[in-house]
Amino acid sequence: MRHPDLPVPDAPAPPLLRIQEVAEDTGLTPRTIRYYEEMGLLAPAARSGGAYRLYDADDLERLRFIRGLRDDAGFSLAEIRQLLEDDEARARNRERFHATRDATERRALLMESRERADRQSAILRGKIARMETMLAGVDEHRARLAGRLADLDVEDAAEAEVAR
Amino acid sequence: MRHPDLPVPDAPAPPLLRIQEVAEDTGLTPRTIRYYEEMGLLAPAARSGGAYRLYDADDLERLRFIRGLRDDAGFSLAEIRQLLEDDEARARNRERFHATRDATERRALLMESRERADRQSAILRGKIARMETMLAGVDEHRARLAGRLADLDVEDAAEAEVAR
DNA sequence: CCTAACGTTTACGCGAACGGGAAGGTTGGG
DNA sequence: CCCAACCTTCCCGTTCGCGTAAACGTTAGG
Repeated sequence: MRHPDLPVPDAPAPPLLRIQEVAEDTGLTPRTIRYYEEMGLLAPAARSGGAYRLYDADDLERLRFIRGLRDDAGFSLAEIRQLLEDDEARARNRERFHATRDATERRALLMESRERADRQSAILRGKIARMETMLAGVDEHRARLAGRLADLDVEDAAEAEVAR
Repeated sequence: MRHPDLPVPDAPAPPLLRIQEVAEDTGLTPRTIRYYEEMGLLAPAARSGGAYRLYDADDLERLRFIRGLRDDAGFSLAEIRQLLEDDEARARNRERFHATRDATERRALLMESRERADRQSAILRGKIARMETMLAGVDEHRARLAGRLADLDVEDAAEAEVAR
């Protein structure tokens, strides 16, 4: 049986990074990170005495995910927010999860989270499928070119035959 | 042996469409189509007496391809132009292709075209690969959720055991 | 020939996604 | 305590990808 969440006596406080560090680690700019916060995509884990933004490892992961959705998948920030609002709901649910001992409610919350993850997965799969359709078109085009190249060889051979 | 490019006496002139028709067929707007022309993405097949833009079937295919690159792959118009400039070079080469009877040059032009198609294919494959990496991350997350759900069942069983 | 429907160019406008600078507060080493 | 480096908010500027309206030309039917 497990011993969940027993904090180790001197758990090394997870290092909190300032915005410039985060920018370099994620390949974004400080301006962009603040803009994403303004757009409701992420909130920094903490503030230093009400001033500097401080980010933890989860924030970095989240920012890298956002960047992937933006650069690789080509989603708009609005679409990304839709996808991430689900995650925020999950975070809120997590608090409720730890606040209750009712197993039935716990299971319900977890299953809700899994359904959200399912939806995210389905959206990505759909986009990948459409891209593969496009790729198939391009590859078909390649095949036609290869075919014409083959025809050309045949014609050459035939003409060589006639000339003989 | 084949009889290439002997024009049938009364080949039914391929119907040329005006911009509104094209817009409806492709799911774009006339404004967008003109904008794409302005950006150098495509030129209409013809003009009616120096006025109306007239499009042929190839233009429609090209526009649908552009739309796919934009919506499905999330490419910017600048990136799309890069991909299509290759196609335009292909079109120019095609004229040269029909202008020469030299088999060696013909083969060289065809192979050049195939290389361009190869590059397009590679770019799409690369983007798909990155998206699949993201998808794997999401699915792994789903798996963790499923695992916690299983743990929860185990804990429930254990507590039930203790209470007995 | 007239006209309604459709097209043309030109130009200004707009939301998204930041860039960049001004003016001032925070942090940390010497 | 001081100062350089970093951060804050506020705000204006820019590029992309079109939307929209004005003013004018083209086409096709009656």
